Amino acid sequence: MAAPSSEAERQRDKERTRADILAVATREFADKGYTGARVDEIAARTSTTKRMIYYYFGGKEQLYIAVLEQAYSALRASEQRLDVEHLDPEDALRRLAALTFDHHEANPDFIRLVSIENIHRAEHLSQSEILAGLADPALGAITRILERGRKAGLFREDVDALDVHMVISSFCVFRLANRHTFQAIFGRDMLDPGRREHYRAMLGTLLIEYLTAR
Amino acid sequence: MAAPSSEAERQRDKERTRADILAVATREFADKGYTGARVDEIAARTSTTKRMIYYYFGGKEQLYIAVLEQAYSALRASEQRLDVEHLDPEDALRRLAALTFDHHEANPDFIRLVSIENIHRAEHLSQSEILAGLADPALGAITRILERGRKAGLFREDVDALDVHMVISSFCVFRLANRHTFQAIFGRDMLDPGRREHYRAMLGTLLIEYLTAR
DNA sequence: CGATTAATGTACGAACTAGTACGTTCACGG
DNA sequence: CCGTGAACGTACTAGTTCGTACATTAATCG
Repeated sequence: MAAPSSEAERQRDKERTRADILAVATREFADKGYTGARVDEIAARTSTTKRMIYYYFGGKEQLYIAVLEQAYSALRASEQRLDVEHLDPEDALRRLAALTFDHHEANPDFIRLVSIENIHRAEHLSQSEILAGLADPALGAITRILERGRKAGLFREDVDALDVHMVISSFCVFRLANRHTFQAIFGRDMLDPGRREHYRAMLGTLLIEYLTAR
Repeated sequence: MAAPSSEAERQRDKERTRADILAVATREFADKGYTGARVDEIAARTSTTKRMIYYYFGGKEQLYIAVLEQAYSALRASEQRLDVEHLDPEDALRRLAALTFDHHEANPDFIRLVSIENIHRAEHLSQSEILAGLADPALGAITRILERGRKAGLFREDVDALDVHMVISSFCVFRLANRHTFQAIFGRDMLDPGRREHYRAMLGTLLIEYLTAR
């Protein structure tokens, strides 16, 4: 039994402990918000103790920043895999919008973290050296699609990639982020599976009709 | 000096004290969130004491619910004043979208309260007997515009008033609610006065092009 | 004008919460 | 196989925060 180094039976594992804390913290922060989250609660749901949170991360705020960094990095990684360059501009945009739609729906915790961070005026996000100013891969894709569409004389000229990204994001984010008050007031669940396809297609058409308007 | 009843020189004034607390609480909750808001802080900025918060509202949670009720009521009152029935369907919708756009921009605190309430899964909003299920006047207006537009053969049939309301809201809400992370990541301030008219017009065109698509 | 009640102010407590001092155990190199 | 430092656990503290007991003052009505 020389070196169990990278094996699973290790009892002390820096990486494992860190990852465990981070995963639990992500759920707690997304669930309760930054102020509402409890360090003791995170520790309790971890297989380790509160001492380790301070040992590895330094404090509640730094742990929260680490959670944000990991969440954004995961999103970027997933976006980098989207491949729409081979499609014609219209289909490419429809595809990209649908993928964003799916991605948001599959990651409600991320949306909640973004909402929470906005309530705090992005003061933690701005502190992160990793994230501040790190460009979004989706934006590059939109830029290239718009360029191709304009060259082909299909798309209007008075909108840039960020504008398009904003329309897509607002639609997808609103559907998840404001679901609860919307449901409470209008009685409609925007996440109802029966209406999913309607909304998914609607976003694509909304964009295309706007961009290709006479 | 018989009865100074409804005069301003009164020292003890139920209405005045209540309204004062509510106004200060609105700012504190919108600023810090429900969990982040401090009852002592609200009391300190009031012209009265913490004792009065408990005397008039009962507790932190009930005060927060009262804040929500007042904020929503103010919105409804303002929406009820919008008059677009005399315009043709296209102009009416453009007008309504622009007014919603303006209204959101003018009430950032309300947007923040809604975001905060959604983080809490609308658990407080649902508790309010006044608000739960109270319909939005804007929705009635949209319903009538769509009806007229369809009768005139202008608008598509596969969208209802709530869908349209959702597109308008998501655009206007996102611009304010997600301003900070958007700014931190993309470096663009969605509230920049120089881009205001662009966005305002964009929303109207987005809706019309979609609704009038061939 | 005296008494009753509504409205207000002060001081305090019990529970919670982020963070830490201090002690312990395990892995690994020599 | 032993010493050293990294990884981990326990118990505690200082400060905060919601809520309340108790005292007090102003309005109102008979």
